[in-house]
This record gives sequence, structure tokens and C-alpha cells, in this order.
Amino acid sequence: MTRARFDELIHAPTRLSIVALLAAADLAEFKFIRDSVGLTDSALSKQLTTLEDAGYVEIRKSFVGKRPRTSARLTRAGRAAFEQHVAALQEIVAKAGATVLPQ
Amino acid sequence: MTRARFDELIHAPTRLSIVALLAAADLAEFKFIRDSVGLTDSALSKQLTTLEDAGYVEIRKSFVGKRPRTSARLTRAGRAAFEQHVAALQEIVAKAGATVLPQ
DNA sequence: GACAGTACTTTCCTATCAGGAAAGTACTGT
DNA sequence: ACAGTACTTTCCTGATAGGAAAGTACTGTC
Repeated sequence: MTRARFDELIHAPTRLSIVALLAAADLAEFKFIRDSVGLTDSALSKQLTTLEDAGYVEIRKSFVGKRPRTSARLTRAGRAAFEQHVAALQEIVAKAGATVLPQ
Repeated sequence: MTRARFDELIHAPTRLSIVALLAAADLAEFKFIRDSVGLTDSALSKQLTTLEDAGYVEIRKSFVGKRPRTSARLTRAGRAAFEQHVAALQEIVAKAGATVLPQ
């Protein structure tokens, strides 16, 4: 069972979207994330750096043909932090009459 | 079924705690909330005002003997907003492999 | 009657943070 | 040479949170 730990870094709305997206998508491209969460390039770049600095996200630079392509994926720590945060939300919310269950 | 609507006002960590507490407790006293969420008087007072201004919380001033006592409770709108926000969290999180279910 | 105490509320201030715009980097393609 | 792609970094602004302290309005005590 994943223990509950509220994570302010993950909780922030845009980062929650990003992390949940990465948790679902495994590996996601910069533009796909940007469009999914509705940010500008600069804003997403900074959020990804924040997540990378926290050790939650790994940034992969590769080439598609000759064009650079940046992708992101959750690290093991990032996935654990996300799961723990969801568990923390569950604890908060469960008392109020709803449940957050890991599948 | 409650429709999903992400609510930034409710999402902020301390207000999420306050609203979830009120959703569970029905009517809660100032000091109880303050100690539960770990805020100073001033910080809690401001958060309650914010929630009241949003129409999510009703502040009740009463007397216990001669001493003033402030209590808070969710309004119907506040409860609905909380439930919709939980549903929005479910939508975000569900894609990632977990579920938020209303009970 | 002055002063301490209770129960908050409001004001003041600081620190943080988020996001857009614009400029910068590095390379590709015409 | 110049435009374009794909970001990254810098600059700036606006919003917010929270503590400290002062303010308000009573109550209770010496």
C-alpha cells in the first residue's frame, strides 16, 4: 500500500495535470503536454525543469530526423510521489464522504 | 451525478483542508478548524472570509454564555463546488490509473 | 475604574510563484 | 543570408499566502 504524503509541488493545478498526464502516457512529447495542459512554451519549459529538479521527471532529448524533440516521463520517484499524493487526497476527501481508490 | 468542475479556490491546500473538514463536520468552530489545519488566527480568518465571499461558507456568530463563538459551515453551493472539484480530480487522476469515487 | 484576557479581524509587510512576452541558443532548410 | 523549428532563459507583472502586530468589542478581576 502506498503511504499518503501530500506533495505541494505536485498539487499545484498545472503540475498536477502534467504529472497525471505523464502517469497515464508514460512518455509524452513537449508539444503534446503543452497543448494538453494549455501552457505557453516558456511556462511548460519552466514547469518541466521544476519537476526535473525535484527528481520527478526525466527529460529526454532526442532527434526525429534532424529535428530536436523533447519528451518527458515520470521517474520512479515521480510516480511514487504522485501515488502518495493521490493517497493523501484520499485521506482528506474520504472524511468528507468520498473515496479515492487506487485501481 | 455531480458534474466535474475544477475549482482553484477549493484546490489550494489549506482551503481544501478547510472545505473537506467542513464537509465532514457540518458545523465547526473557529479554533477547531484553526488547530486542525494548523493556521494562525489571522490566516484562518482571511481564508474563511475568502470562502464566505465565494458563497461557499456561512459564518455563524453566536454566544456561548457571554463569550463570542464563530463557527463555519458549508453552504449548499460550497458542498456542490467541493463535490464537483472532487469529481474533477477524479477525471484528472482516473486517466493515470486511480479513481476518485463519490461514495 | 484600570488592566488583563478572550475572540477574532484587519492592516502591513514579505516571500513565493505562476505565467506571458521577448530574447537567446542551436541547428535546419531554402 | 534569412526564415523557421524547438525549445530555454530572462524580465517583468500580478496574485496570493501567511505571520506579526494592531485594532475592536466585550468580559472578568483586583
